[in-house]
Amino acid sequence: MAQDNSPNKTITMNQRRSRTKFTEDQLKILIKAFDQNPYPGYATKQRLALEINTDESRIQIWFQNRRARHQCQKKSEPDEDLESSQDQDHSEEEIQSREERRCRTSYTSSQLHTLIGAFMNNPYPGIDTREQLAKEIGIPESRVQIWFQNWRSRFHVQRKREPDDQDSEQRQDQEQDLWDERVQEREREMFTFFAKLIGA
Amino acid sequence: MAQDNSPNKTITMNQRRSRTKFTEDQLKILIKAFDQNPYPGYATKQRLALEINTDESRIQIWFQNRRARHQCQKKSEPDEDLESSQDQDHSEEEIQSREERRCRTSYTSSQLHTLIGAFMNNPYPGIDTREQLAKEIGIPESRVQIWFQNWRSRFHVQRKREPDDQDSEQRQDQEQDLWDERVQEREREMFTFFAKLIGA
DNA sequence: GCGTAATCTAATCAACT
DNA sequence: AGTTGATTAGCCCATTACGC
DNA sequence: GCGTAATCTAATCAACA
DNA sequence: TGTTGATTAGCCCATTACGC
Repeated sequence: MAQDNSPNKTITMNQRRSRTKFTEDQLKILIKAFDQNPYPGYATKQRLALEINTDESRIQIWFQNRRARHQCQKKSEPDEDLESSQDQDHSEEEIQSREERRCRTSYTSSQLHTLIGAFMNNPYPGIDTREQLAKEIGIPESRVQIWFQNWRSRFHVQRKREPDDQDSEQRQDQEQDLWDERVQEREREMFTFFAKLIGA
Repeated sequence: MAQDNSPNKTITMNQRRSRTKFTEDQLKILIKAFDQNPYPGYATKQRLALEINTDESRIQIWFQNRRARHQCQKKSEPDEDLESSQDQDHSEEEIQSREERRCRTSYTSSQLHTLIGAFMNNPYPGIDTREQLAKEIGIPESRVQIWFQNWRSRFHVQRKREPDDQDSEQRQDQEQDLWDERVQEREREMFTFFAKLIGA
């Protein structure tokens, strides 16, 4: 993948979070918890985080990856937890009804102001920038990361596709492309507007 | 004349500009100018405005209405301005190559800030509000009016359609409606965003 | 070149006669 | 009710043409 | 109810063994 | 090179659900 060949990176520090290394003991605990319930709620994740001395967001990521990669061999044993298998399984009637999730975070105006400014500057902040922002506004870094994810999704900000000389499959979905073009146009308008507002 | 000495309406001010009444002499001059050239440039309109003691924007409106309503009998005479040899109008009349237009107005950030605030408050300001804004930022009222027109067009702000229970013609253009729906949604997002930015 | 002010048409609104 | 100045939209977002 | 934080999946990237 | 944590998009814009 082509990193953006932006002329001057200056302060980009687009590094990612350093890879977490779990010990055998930690993994044992995680796997056990996973087998009991692959969809732990916030309380459970928090408890696990405390138990193995890491951050709750790492637990979250670990469970996501585990679900994606080891969902095949589940049912090791139905476990006595007869009914709590709450993945969106076969039975439609079995609604999710997951465990309780993390309480919704509320952002103040000034916090949003800071985040928005950073977002306009770079919608893809690296770990350092995120930590910086988190400290600056007094919000856990994991929330900052989630906020950026949501906002990118919300405003359809996407990393620059390289030209992709292979135009073989470009033929279909011309309408889709046209629609995207329109959206992109509006995005540009929006950002121009924002810049002006902030500058004013 | 056009200058309204109307009693102050305090704050309602969704009123429109008071109707201008041209005298016979004024009309004679205007009609003569119109017959010579139904598309006067800024200089000509300014000269006329001075001559009949009114504002250039009223001249503009008068010519627009006249063109729309008396276009039948034009070309009374081709005018001696034979130099219309720009010849871009290879096929049709001399539609192109109008006279020089008004110089483009530049707005400062603070002026834009004021206008934007007013726009968010009400995209359809009446004459009083426009005059107020004009005085506040030191810009002719006619420019303020044009700015609002352009911005409404730009952001697709439309006056609320009354329910229009007659859904007879709703059948066609379903795609169009869908598209509009999407646009409206984005507009709402934008304005929410703006409000937040300003509040922050 | 792009952003956007200026300009235009067709239609409608609305004040005045 | 007709005339005419004022206002508005402009339907994958009116068109044109300048200033920066 | 709406706005939007939280959550999820599938895919990909990338560090490390 | 495989494993696995980290990151990302989510294609008329992922889904869910909770706070205000």
